[in-house]
Amino acid sequence: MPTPGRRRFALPQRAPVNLEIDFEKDLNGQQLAVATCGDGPKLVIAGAGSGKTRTLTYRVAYLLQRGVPPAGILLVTFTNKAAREMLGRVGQLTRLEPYRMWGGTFHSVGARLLRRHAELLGYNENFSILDEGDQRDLLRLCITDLDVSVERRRFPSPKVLAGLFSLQINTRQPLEDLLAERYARFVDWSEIIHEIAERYVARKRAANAMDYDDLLHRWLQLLQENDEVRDRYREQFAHILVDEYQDTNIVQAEIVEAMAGQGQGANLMVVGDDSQSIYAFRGANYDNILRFPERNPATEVFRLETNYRSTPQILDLTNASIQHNEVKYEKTLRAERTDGMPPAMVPCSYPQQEGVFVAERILQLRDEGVDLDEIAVLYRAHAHRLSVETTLLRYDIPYEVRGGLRFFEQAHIKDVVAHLRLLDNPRDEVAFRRVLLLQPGIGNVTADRIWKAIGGHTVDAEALVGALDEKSVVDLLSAKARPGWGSFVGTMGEVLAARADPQTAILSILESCYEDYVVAKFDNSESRIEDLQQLAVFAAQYDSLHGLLEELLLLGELYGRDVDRGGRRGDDDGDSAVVLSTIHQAKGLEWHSVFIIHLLEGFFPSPRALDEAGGEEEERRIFYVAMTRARDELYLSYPIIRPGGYGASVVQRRSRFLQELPDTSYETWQLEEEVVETPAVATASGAGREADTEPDFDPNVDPVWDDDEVLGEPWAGD
DNA sequence: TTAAGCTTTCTTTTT
DNA sequence: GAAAGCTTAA
Repeated sequence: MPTPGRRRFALPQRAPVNLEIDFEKDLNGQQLAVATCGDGPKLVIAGAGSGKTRTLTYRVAYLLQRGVPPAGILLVTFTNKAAREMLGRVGQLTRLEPYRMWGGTFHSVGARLLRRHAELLGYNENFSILDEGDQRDLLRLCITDLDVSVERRRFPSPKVLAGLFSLQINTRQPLEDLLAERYARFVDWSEIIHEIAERYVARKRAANAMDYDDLLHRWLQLLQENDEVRDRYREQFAHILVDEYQDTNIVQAEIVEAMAGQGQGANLMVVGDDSQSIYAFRGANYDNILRFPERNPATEVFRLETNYRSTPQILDLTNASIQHNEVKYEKTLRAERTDGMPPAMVPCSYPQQEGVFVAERILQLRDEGVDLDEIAVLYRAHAHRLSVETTLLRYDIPYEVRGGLRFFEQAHIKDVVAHLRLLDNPRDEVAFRRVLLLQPGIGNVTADRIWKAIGGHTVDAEALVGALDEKSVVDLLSAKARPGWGSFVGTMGEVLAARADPQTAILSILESCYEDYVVAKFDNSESRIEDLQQLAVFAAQYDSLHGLLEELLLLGELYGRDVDRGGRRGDDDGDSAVVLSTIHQAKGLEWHSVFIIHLLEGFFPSPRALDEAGGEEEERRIFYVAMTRARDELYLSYPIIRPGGYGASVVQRRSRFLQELPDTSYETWQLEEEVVETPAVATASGAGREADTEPDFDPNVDPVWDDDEVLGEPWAGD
């Protein structure tokens, strides 16, 4: 009997024949022009709430309909969530599985590409990705290595160095310039800093690891140094679409330009709103969007100027605010919706009162039928949320905090994941040391000795675990360190055995040593162990360590949600909860009602940002982003007295961004404190509420202050 | 050499 | 008001 041979069966990528999409009906004139435009570079200036996502989705559908294969489209968005959402919507619209499309953040697309071609850059395809914590750990090693002289008191911390190196890459500024401009106090250290930078790069390479910045600039390097690779992707990606272009940096701009090629054939469509550019601090370059037409000569510019989101009242206010910025594309956002209520300006006397106002108003809104999911409280910096958070807790209003420590960045998660990482990439020095230091009796010195003896040589997990067993290592150890070493070797053996099943792998780490460690080290050990069990459950959907790691580091929108969830879970509200979020994290989202709190001079704009060129304008854009999240109701509040840093209270002026608004564009709400016998809401915690939580504050003092009267007035402690 | 305890330094925003 | 880093004791 002849042995069966091979048969090739081609799966052609057919263009969908008839999608039955009525572009003209579904889109307005401006949107339609974008969705159906021809080839060449395009810049789309899309105002807030102008249906940008919708337009992009239809653009992709249009391309597919025109016969562009899914694999020929690259869609780069700011978050993975946005990418998934858009691909999902394209799928619905076209009734096709757009899974062959490439979509994601710059970092995730970069990682995917770099893994394919890692060897061209001297890496292995299983390179580790270092987050900021890992980056700091590695930098610290480089610093100790150099044995920086005794007067190291003023030497920049790993965190500062990381920021410096990151800016160096993302803004293309030489170290000297950056040092002179922003870190003048470290100029004397310039030489050593250079050396640390070199060592850091070398050590990353030795560890087969890339940090977030590497994913961008090595990607660009790959395209620049390998014409074949570049041409291959130029050919593959006939259309490149970039969302949120206002937040890209120089490296990212060059990447898309290199991928797209130059001139007429370069089908590069970038979409963004210059007024929403809020990431300059990490190297985003406002010029990318302003100068796109210059860099790409044949550019056609489109505008989306009809706002479908907000009431005319909110829009007037936001337009009035952004009007104070000089550098921008001129555009006029027209309101589509009918009249609503004027935005509210709410002066509060002290932070707790601001919290009470927000909470009381939220309860009213809920009574009016607004779902808690439709309400958000936004703030400039994370710390500003506290007064509101405590009040919501007290009022028993369910809320969800967005941001803060990401799930993955919590120490206990990183500890466990470091085990997996080490097996995925045995050269990963950061992971190796991290895991070793968990063991009792093993500290920096011993870890160092072990790493020098056996670290970094093996490329493959079995070989690594094999090497651990060698007698020569045990001889290096003090008696004190031996039990810890034994435990480490045992754990790694178990994890190796279970590596095809990440869930089992994680559980075995917990059982064999980490659970004990958590109990001994953290006082909130229960909740941490719970987290880890959740991680194990989450890991069950992956069949390789590698897949899980990639998800955690690059795709993870995973935050410690359940952990951060405060208040009682709503009974009748289901899981509905008010969102507390920084403005940056609220980008791209919208709510029925939005509270922007802590609008104080000295906080918003952030004083640090004001030192930078263009800082005030960037801060105003942040304010603009915050206000434009609101569909129907917008509340701008601020406490006039805030607790000073170390005990004393200070009187503060309201933010300049509020002062500059025309007073016809908002309504001022004057808070009056009433003495109420029964709490407005009957809740479990309500009884104790009045008694122990109201601060010492003279109720006879008029809570509404006039700015000029109080400016500069000292306020002695509380 | 480790680990606890004490001091010091922050706090802008995050893929 | 916390986390990181340094000092000191075991």
